[in-house]
This record gives sequence, structure tokens and C-alpha cells, in this order.
Amino acid sequence: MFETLIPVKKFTSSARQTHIRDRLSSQSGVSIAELAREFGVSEMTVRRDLAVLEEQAHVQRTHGGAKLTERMILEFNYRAQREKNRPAKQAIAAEARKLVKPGHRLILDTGTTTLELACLLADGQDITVITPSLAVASELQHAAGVEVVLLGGILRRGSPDLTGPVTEHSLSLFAADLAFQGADGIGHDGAIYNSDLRLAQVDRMMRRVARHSCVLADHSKIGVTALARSGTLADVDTFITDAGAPASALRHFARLGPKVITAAR
Amino acid sequence: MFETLIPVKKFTSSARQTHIRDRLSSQSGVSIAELAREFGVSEMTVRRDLAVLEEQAHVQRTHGGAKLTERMILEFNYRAQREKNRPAKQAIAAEARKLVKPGHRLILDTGTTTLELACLLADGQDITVITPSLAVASELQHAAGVEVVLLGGILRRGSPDLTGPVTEHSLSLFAADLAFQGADGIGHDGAIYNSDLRLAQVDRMMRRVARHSCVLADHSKIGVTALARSGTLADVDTFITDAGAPASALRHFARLGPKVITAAR
DNA sequence: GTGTAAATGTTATTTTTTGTGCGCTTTTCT
DNA sequence: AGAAAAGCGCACAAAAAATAACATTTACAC
Repeated sequence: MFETLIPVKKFTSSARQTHIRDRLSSQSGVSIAELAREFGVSEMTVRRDLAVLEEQAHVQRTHGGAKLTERMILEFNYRAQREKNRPAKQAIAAEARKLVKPGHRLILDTGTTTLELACLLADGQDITVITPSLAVASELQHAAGVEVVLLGGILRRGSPDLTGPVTEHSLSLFAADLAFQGADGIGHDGAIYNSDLRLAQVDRMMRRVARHSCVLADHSKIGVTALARSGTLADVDTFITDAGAPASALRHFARLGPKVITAAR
Repeated sequence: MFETLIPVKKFTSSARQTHIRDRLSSQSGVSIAELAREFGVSEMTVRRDLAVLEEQAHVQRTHGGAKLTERMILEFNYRAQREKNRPAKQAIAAEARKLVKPGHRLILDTGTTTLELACLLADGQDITVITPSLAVASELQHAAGVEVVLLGGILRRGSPDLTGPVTEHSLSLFAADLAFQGADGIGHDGAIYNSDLRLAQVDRMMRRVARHSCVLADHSKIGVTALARSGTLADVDTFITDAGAPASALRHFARLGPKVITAAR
């Protein structure tokens, strides 16, 4: 009660940090000015403390204070990845959206580009989305016109998606109109790369059960290789990328077979 | 009560935003004028706050105010549900935790009591958890010693869990040591009730594939019936409830076959 | 003590937030 | 339907806070 009046007590930085956490467990938010007064230190010091706590994901900083990191009941997010090249991904997703008609059964792969597509599908009519991605599922769980079928499987630690034999087996129970896949890299030769072997396996299966398959990849993925090759662009029907992709590569890809769509910036 | 007269307290923008949401969880709508007065800020500022909350899909703006989105209503309901009788549920979960040994393969049903158990399993060693619940999966997705297998299936709108033929089919691929189930009601005759038919069906399958089955239900569920009967306590091996349960009912349940455990308060 | 490194404070600069005026749209009242 | 009122949101200026760079103090080993 009187800390603000008698700031004699000396706190080490870690003592302050634990105190801030205690404070937040009983209070919904704290202000920097308040904490600085209470500890008898400068606001800069409090900011540094909060930066440490934020680093440890204990608190979330706000302007002028901090609050506990709020955990939603269902949180499967990738924040950092999702921001990278986001406008390009959104443009690609918008092109992909045009391919979807009411009544379609879709397969949506894991990935940030397909997640953008999921957002655009939220207002869809009578669409069924089959996916191994928990992020896609949670994005669409409240969409009125979309039925979400989640494939079973092993949850990869830290990645909100399912892989493994169960996923492949579940997938084999379905037949879809259209499969949308992301990729971690597209080789100059048109090879489709994935950074996870099990994901590559699931991707191959997706193309098998879908009548029409579509790969989405922004230009930064072109010329990049990764661990596992799930196939080549010759195996897919449509390839969508953004305006940053080199024209020569696109001409080459088109010769392999797929229809190549370039999303306007 | 006197916030409008003495707006001394300073709110950071995010504190205002959380406050607005909390307000909306108990009230169906708020007006901008009201909020501006309460916080001692201009209406423009409140509008900006609402714009942020709308961006996050937390509220839906109306003329002169805002209301919660359906999504957030569900989120708050879920939280409220989880808080109900929480100490009892945690005590029950703690008893259930004792049955789990390293190396076990578990099935965890949907429900708030089993969700509490999931929290306690986070520090487990070499445990496999098979579940149709996205909440359980979300809770355990970063647990180092736990492998999470999510069953496939149809995502029920508004409920973070999977049901349907695919779920049952996926389940049939497994064999588990121990299944933990919740219940929406336990009849005086020992019948196990569920409020959803498809869930009841999944529950029956769970008992079939697990060597040992365990039902968790706090005392408020005893004597309650619901839509679908998934079986009776005679079909399960262990029943765990809390100290609030009437001794006479427990004696009766024990006669049906299961080992009855009462968690200390 | 002295030297060194870590922690804290200070200041200038940049970024974010907030309030106000004003034209425009939506709602409400008659 | 038409007019008045209420609400909306843009643009700009002012205020508050965050950040980065630098100065100072403190802690601690030797």
C-alpha cells in the first residue's frame, strides 16, 4: 500500500521482474509509470524489465504498460512467419479464391499462403474444407458456409499441423475437387520442395485424392530447395505465384504442364 | 460506480480494450458515449479502440456502439464453463494424473475436466495422448514429453472438438492403455450421458480401443441426464469424482463394477 | 583501492496515441 | 418523404510514450 511513498527497498532486476509477474497475476494490467514509482527506478529500467519478460513470453507489452499474454482456448498461430511477404501471399490467395465455387470440396494444405486463402474462404457458400492444418481449421471453425474436416495425425511440436501415417490414411478416405498446397521451395527445374519429409508424403497423397491440384508459392520460394521433394510442377494442374517472379522461370514452368497464374501486386 | 465522476484512473489503450471486452461478456452491447465517459477519453479514441477490436474479430461494431462477435461469445462461454467447479475438476484431474505412468498411450476425451488433466500431463515423460479435442491438443502442443495424436473428423461449429465417422474410424486404428472421458451427466442408475449423440458414439469407441477406461465427473453431474447415453459405469474400470458427491450414490456406483475414487477437496 | 562489466539513468529523436474540427453518412423523428 | 440529430471517420496538431545512443552509477572480483 505504501510502496509508492517509501521506495527505500532495493530491488534487483530479477526481483522486479518476478514482482511484475506477481502483480499481473492478480491485476489485468500494469502501467510503466506506476511500476517506476513503486520500485523507485526510472521508466527506462521498467521498460527494460518488461522487454525481458516479453522475450520470455510471460507478458505482452502495451503502450504505457504490459499485460499477461492472453492465451485463447484455441491458439495455433505462427505470427512471425505469417508477416513475411504477406501482401504477395494475399494476392496469391485472392487468385486461388477465384477457383473455388460453391459446393466444392477442397483440400487445404499447411502453410501461411494457404492460411491466407482460408481467411478468404470464410464467406464461402456450401464449401467443405479438408485440412491437416490446425491454423486453417481454427480460422474456419466459425464460418457458417464452410464445413471443416480435420485430418487426423501426429501433431508436430511447435507447428500447428498434422502428419504421419494416420493423416495419409484419413486422407485416403476422401475425394476432393481441388487441392491447394504451399511449398517451401520451387526448384528452377520445377521440383516442389518441402522442409519436412512427412509433409511431402502427405502432399503427394493430396494430389492423388484431388481431381485438380494447385500449388501456391510466392516469388521468394522460386529457386529455393529444401529437404524433401514432394513432386514437380508437371504433376500439378495450376501454379499461382506473384508478380515478383522472374518471367523466364515462369515460362519454363508453364512448359512443364501446369497453368501458371501470376497474381497482380 | 463513480468512474464517470472521478476518471482519475489512467487506462492504456490496451487496458481499455480488454475492459470493453470484459464489459461485453456480461452485457450485450455498449455505447461509445458511455465508454468515452467511463474512461475519460474522447469518443474518437473509443472508436479507434473498437476498430482495433473489430480488426481482431473480437467485437462487431454497431451504430453508436459494439457487441461481441459470435466467436467471442463462444470463447467466453467456454471460459465460464471451465471456471465452473474448477477446483473440483482440478482435484479429479490430479487423481487421474496418478494413474498415468511414463510410456503410456492415453486417450483423452473432450471436456473441461479432461482439459484440466491435459494441463497436468504437460510435464509427463514419454506419453502419447490421442484426442478428438483441439483444446487438449492446443494445451499439449508444446509439451516436450508428450506426443499428441489428433483424431480426424468433422469440426463442430463452436465446439473445439472432432466427431463423426472419420473420428471413429481414426480411433479404430489405435490401441491405448488408458482412456479418460468426461460426461455431461451420470444417472443415479450409473448411466453415462452426453449432450451430443456423435460424441456419445465416439465415447463408446474409445472404451473399446482402450485396455482400461476411466470416467471423470464432478459431483454436480451426478443425477443429471442428457440427450445421449453412451453406456453405464458398469462398462468402465474407474470412476473419479470429488468429495461433494453423495456417499450413497458412490456406494451404488461401486456395486456396478468400477473402482470409485473420490478426490479430496 | 582499481579495473571491468553490468545495470541504470539521461537526453534527443522517432513513433504512437489522442483530441479536435469538419464534411459526410446513417438513423430517427415528424 | 424530408429535416434534424446523432454518429462516423479523415486530417491535422499536440501530447505521451518508445527507442536508441550515450553518460553515469553500481557491483564485484582481484
